[in-house]
Amino acid sequence: MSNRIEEIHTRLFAHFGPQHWWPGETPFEIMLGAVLTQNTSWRNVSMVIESLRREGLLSFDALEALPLEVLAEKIRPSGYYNQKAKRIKGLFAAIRAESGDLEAFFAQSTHTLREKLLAIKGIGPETADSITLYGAGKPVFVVDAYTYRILLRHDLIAEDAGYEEIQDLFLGKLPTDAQLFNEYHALLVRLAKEYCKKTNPLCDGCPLQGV
DNA sequence: CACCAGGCAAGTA
DNA sequence: TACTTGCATGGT
Repeated sequence: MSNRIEEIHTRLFAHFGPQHWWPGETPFEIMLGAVLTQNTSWRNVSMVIESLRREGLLSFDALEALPLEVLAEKIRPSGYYNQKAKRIKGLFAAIRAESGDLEAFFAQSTHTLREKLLAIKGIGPETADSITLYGAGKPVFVVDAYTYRILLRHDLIAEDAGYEEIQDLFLGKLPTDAQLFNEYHALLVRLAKEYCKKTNPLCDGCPLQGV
């Protein structure tokens, strides 16, 4: 195998198979979920998404029309609800001002889209990249707490490694392919949830033993 | 009861 | 620049 980054993907794919990931049915839903899941379990986010769907509020136009205080109450189970309500409003406003609608906003180049997202208050690197990859379908690699933990355990990064540094590790050693980045990140999440838990540093049964 | 979960920005020195 | 703190819910 030519490098450990590819080796890890090969092993994970052989062990877990394709993940067909990001739990979300539309680009808008994925974008919303990306903000709601900041430092929050997907279980909590899912409660919010499903309740919004039941109420017919799961669309750009519907959520945009809600007053800030009402939006905050609607997303309450996802935690940090006052902060996230403001972030969602800011995101919507930036998209309207920049492109008018979500489809046009997502039609920008990968780099431009990422930069436009990062300029929005409340959208940091992970959220921007999640939206860019899973929402817009463009090839960026998403780095999250799981990615960091797994790479650290396998001594592929330093403890103080920054976001871009970790991202460049993947971008530099893999072909630029949105489908590949999508699956790879999903596989890392799967691995972390099943084997590489914060409280289980020994990683018993981990399919990456010896990599 | 303590700790965790697919972050981010603002405040402090 | 480098570190610390606030934000908040639901599950285990």
